Amino acid sequence: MSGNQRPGKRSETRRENERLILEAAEKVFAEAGYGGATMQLIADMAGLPKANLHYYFTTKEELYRTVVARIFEIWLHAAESFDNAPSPVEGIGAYIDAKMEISRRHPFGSKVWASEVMHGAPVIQDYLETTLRDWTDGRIGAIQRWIDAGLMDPVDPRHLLYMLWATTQHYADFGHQIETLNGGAALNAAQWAAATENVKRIILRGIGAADTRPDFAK
Amino acid sequence: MSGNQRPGKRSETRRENERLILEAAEKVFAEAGYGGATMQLIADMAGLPKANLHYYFTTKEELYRTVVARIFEIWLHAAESFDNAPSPVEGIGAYIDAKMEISRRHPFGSKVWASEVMHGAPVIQDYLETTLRDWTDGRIGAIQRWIDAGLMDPVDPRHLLYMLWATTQHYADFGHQIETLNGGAALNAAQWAAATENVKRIILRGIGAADTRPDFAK
DNA sequence: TCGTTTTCTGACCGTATGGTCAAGGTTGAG
DNA sequence: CTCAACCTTGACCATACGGTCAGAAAACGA
Repeated sequence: MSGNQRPGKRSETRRENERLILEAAEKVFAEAGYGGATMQLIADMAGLPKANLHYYFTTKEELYRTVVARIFEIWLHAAESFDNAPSPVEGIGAYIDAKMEISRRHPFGSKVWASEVMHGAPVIQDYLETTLRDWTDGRIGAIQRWIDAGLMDPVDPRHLLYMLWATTQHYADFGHQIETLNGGAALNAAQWAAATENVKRIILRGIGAADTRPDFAK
Repeated sequence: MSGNQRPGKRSETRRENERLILEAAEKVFAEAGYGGATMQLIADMAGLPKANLHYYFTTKEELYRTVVARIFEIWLHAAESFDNAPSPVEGIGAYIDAKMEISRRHPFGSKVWASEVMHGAPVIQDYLETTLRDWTDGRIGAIQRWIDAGLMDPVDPRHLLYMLWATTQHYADFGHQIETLNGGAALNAAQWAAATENVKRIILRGIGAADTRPDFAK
């Protein structure tokens, strides 16, 4: 028991401070954009002096890259919901659930990602061309197999994926607009559930994958 | 006939330069964000000296406000497609057509709008609370009437609108990602048409508004 | 306690940016 | 031609920003 299995005060401090900084940075980058964000603002939000940020992250760009990489990890994790599903209802349904949950729990991350892509993906272009492309191709194959098996209509799998991304991420990226149209209040739990159900219902029915009962049976 | 019906060289110069500046500004704001955009960059892109920009637009913020206002005008115009439609297929179909066309022809404007909303709408909050809210409420009423008339399924009209916005604007805002997944090339005319058809098909079928023939009749 | 490593931070620096200004150029009416 | 209104622009300024650094402070092992 003599080994220091505990992280030790040293590295624990580092971990904790990096967490503080990354959390603050994610928020500031999301709300002000890369160009509008300042190290001072991030430092204030993290409750640390500016020079301390440069101790943990040499440059603003390195800090930004780390933030974006973290977001991509979350995205990849959600993407797994798609796998090993026997049918579109399960696979796409679970994927919508997962992505709506991310929009709800990580709105800042979603905005940073959107901003990054909108500005031409200067930092994560390689991710797009490798990981994202591979994942997309794989999912297109899975959807095509569902189509071939008659489990859903012959829609273009690629555009279906875009639709899934668009609809779910919209609730994070345009959250402010949605809040405003909701009387200035954030969506509550019931409203989030309703939103998720609506997305699932329209898309699954739209691709002919919903339950096959005709309307009058509902 | 003695009146100077022609704009005159004076105001024509003004109009032309303002157009040049606004066009360049829209592009730069879209690609770099408000914070990342510089007056120098906009000036270079417009082919004018920086000081000239400040002659026509006193501050960067005023220039930005003007850009955003112009985009909102375009948006409002497209919104008219919704009106006077007898059924969801015509109304929503035309709206999707119009919004997809905007995404194609004004991708920079769409990105500026997205960026503005993502950052909390510091400039157009009043638009959101007045014009947009009124328009939304009106459309919700129209959709509800279609539902009551049995022309479509009883989906939540509000979330349906969000879905329409999300799916169409996605093709502009995330155009870079789509291009990358398209092998690095922009969508061609056929691909744009396919995208539009897919969106219309899935959504209209998803809300039970597509033609009522059963699958086997297709 | 001592020496080493890691963490912290105020003060500082070079640069880029938004914005100003004064002087000069251009245009069109009378 | 003359004059006033409008347009153009290089040079300039104050500020804010990303980044640096020296040295203090804290943590740790021996």
